[in-house]
Amino acid sequence: MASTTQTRALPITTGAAEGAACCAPLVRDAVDPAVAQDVARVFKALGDPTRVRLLSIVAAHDGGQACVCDLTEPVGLSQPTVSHHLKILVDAGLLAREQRGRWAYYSVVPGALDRLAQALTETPAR
Amino acid sequence: MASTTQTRALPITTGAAEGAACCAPLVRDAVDPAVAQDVARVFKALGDPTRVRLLSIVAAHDGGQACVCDLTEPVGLSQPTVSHHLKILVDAGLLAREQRGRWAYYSVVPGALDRLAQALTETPAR
DNA sequence: TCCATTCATCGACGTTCTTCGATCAGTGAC
DNA sequence: GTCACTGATCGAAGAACGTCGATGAATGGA
Repeated sequence: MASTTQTRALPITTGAAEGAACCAPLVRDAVDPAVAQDVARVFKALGDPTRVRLLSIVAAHDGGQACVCDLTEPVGLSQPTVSHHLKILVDAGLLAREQRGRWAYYSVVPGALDRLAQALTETPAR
Repeated sequence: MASTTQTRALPITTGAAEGAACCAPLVRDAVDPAVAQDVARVFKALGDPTRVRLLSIVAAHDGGQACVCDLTEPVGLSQPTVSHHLKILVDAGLLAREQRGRWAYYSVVPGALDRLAQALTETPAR
């Protein structure tokens, strides 16, 4: 239910250093399960081609804003389906929704993708 | 079918500038559907909490390598399930697999997360 | 006041995903 | 050669997801 979408770095503290595996020991703590679920929710929102395109189309619009009627045609899906995908992107903290008269304008949340990218690059891949 | 996993930047050329929407015009081309599908496949691989944890646990191991027997206990899932998730991460280009004797060692592909992060940050969010 | 427009929600349908136990292939020790 | 061990593959069961048409709420114009 939380509208946070923190997207912290992957190798966060957990204190689950319960070692003794068969091959190689842990040199640092892995990501906490709760954090993993939080991170995965954002990635899952981007795990659908339609939503990647929607995010891109919104960003490509003038002013960085677009209403639903701008988005149904490019993706070739029905209006309820597009509305459903937009809700998922909003819940993930990637898009912001602003009602203005009869229209609902969607815009990319500033810094949301940067924070996600930071969570990726801060993972020690070595 | 391509085993590439390119993860190029989101706002790639497409030439689909077919304007005339009701609200705001496009100021640049959106992402190509084929590229969106390619990008979404990598994000979908990270869209499961178990796979985020697996990636983190592999990275947290000494030498950046871990075998399957190191991974089943921390995530609390059966060996076939863990092997299934690892295959998805390998297919997404995030993990590399190396057979050494009886053991299969998995390691994070260097630069894979960086490229993914770059694909994110190159999206014009404004 | 009435109607058209915009968009969210609901219920349903088919597909995909996650997980498991069972099984099989490959490796190394005896 | 035989056996134990590691890990991938194979169906199957249940849950989750993507999509649609139908419907409802809210807004603005005639």
